[in-house]
Amino acid sequence: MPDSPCRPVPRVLGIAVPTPLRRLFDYRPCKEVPAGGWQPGLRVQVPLGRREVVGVVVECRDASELSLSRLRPVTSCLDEAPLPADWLWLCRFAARYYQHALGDTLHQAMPSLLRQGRALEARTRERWCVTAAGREDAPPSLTRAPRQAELLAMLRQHPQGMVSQAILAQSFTRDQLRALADKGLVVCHEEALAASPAAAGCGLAEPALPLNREQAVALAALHERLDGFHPCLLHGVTGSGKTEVYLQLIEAVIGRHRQALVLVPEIGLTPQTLARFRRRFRAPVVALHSGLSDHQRLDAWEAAASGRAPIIIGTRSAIFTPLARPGVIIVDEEHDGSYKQQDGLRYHARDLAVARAHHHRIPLLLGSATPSLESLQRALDGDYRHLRLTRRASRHAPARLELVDLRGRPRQGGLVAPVVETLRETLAAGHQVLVFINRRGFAPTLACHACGWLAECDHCDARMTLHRQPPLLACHHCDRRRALPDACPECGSVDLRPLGSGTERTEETLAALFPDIPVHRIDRDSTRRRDALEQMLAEVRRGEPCLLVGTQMLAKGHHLPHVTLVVVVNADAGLYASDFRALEHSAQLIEQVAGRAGRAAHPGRVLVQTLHSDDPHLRLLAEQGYDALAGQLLEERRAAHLPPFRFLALLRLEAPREATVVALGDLAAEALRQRIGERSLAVDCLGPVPAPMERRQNRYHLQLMLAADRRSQLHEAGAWLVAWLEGHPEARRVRWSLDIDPQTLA
DNA sequence: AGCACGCCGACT
DNA sequence: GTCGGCGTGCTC
Repeated sequence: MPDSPCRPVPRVLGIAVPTPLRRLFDYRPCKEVPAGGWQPGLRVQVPLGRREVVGVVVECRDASELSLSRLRPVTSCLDEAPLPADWLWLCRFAARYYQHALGDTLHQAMPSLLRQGRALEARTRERWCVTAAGREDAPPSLTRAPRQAELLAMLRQHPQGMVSQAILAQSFTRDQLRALADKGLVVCHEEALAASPAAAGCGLAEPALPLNREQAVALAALHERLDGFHPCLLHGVTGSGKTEVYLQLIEAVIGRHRQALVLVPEIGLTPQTLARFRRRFRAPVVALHSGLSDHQRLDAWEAAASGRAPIIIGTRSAIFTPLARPGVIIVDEEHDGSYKQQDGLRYHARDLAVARAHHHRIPLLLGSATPSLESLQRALDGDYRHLRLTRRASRHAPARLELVDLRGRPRQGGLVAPVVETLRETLAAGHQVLVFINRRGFAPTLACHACGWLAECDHCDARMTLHRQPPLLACHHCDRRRALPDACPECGSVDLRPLGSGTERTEETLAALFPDIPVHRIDRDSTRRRDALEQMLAEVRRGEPCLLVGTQMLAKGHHLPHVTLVVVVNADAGLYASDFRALEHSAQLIEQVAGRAGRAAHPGRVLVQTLHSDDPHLRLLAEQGYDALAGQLLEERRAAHLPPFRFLALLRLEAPREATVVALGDLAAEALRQRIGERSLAVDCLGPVPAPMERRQNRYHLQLMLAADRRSQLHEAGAWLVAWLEGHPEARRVRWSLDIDPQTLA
């Protein structure tokens, strides 16, 4: 791979272009040579077919498989300096590991403005100040422009001026600014963003919290190993103060003028989390989340790449942020499913974090109260240092789970009478209650009591969920919605009844049972509006008795100090599912919700309703906790030859017609098995079998599973399969993707 | 993925 | 007679 030694002007440039094709395209360099010579990482504009696209130079060579005369020249080079080498390395690693097209990988890993060919220069920003004329009061020209008058008034409060971003955040517009500038009342200066990270200062703004013995031991262990690749699992029960360990580790890292990259789950990057980081450090904290504009995203990227930003915190995709001076990578709640991208480049941010930390030779900290079995096994094997935090900050031991048998008992809104009674007592004592139910909507489906008809989606093999606000039937697997039928479409009976309970129904039942107590429902539907969740949580934190009803949105991360009772409405979802990870995920979720109970002054109780109160896994979780269950599950995985003791790749196939998918699936499996035989690979090929929900959005889904003890052999088989599919004409009518280390088999 | 070319149905 | 449906094929 002729990578670094680029002769002054190579004859051929191997360029990754944005297409799903898994190969480079060769071009000839253009006349103008970039300042630093041709190098990998330079963005170029190139002709591709009949259009012009932005590609990235990956190889500089003197020969091509095609004759040089057939190569088209690069149109222009877009960069003076190549994009960061660590970023390019990570993208190449990810493309290879996940068997994805490099062009596509690079494309999705760069900010959209870079994708569009915009320059990555030191960014500037606009600062608006009031002029001498603007300081005089009430210019008559503004009497009919109230917003401009307000804007002027606001700017008068800021003698040092305000940056555009802050002004626009107050819902003023650029037009209003421009109008004031035209009247000579305000003026705009371009200013360079601070060039040096040292300027920001790296001291603590808010003092560090005192550490307990375990935290201190963990932190000391981390401090000893700030140089070199040192992966570490910080395995600490909820409330044991993992975040404080992160913060003090980061302090040490930025004290050495290095950068910290912190990954958090999708719902973990709450304003509170961010505020806690920002309060602690005087250094700027750059947050990468879905709410950023293209400009802000590019700014953040540049700030990280230049080293201007010492602390970068973000969700899954933030793993692709370049770092000038990498010092540590922290993955909070490392077991969380949101780290796995479920389409396109199906990467796992935690796994890329491991690869990246290894490449940079820096420490890696994986934190969780409920570690994934993958990470736990590596800690047990000694590949990761295993640091434990067993003590909670509050003096109360973690609440034990109390199993409540659902069998033969009537339920209201999903809850049995003894649970309702405990709820009543808790509220009477002035505390808050959290009711966890992992189903949004009013009821999982609508049923006809006369003939047994169930409301099913026309496009999926799934029942439609009954909603009340607004009243309709919705399929949670596609976008389909239907009006509520007045009568059964099969038999005409009007005896249609909701079957089971979702968050809306439980909310309704609780509101009826406890008319004087506010009930807050927290799920995707109730928090669709921006800030709705934060407003609701702020209300809850005031501490008045209330009922919280919610899905896993409530289970993760939020600090709810006044909740002393947690109710899990139904623990059975993961117990007998076909997906081998269902039990692990279910246990993690229950343990996470249980962790919401009793974090402050009062001890907590956790009631877990189940139809299977004698299920051995559930009992183990209830009686001995997550770690004991995880140990047991690891033994079962080992016996069953499943991850983390074996490696998997899943080929997913889908097409509108079942016959098309099945035909290709059979062909691919046959071809692959033959290849496995020829190469004597120890790879099992299972299937093809229909996916768990065969029909989704009116498309048929099929899958082929590859399993191997050795990654290299799995990789070889996968690479061959992908190449076979790319070259096979039948495959063009089927959408397919290879999922390396699939997290779910659905 | 885009984007063309290409060959068959309902509209001005 | 054209606009347009998506099948097939290619992109250095």
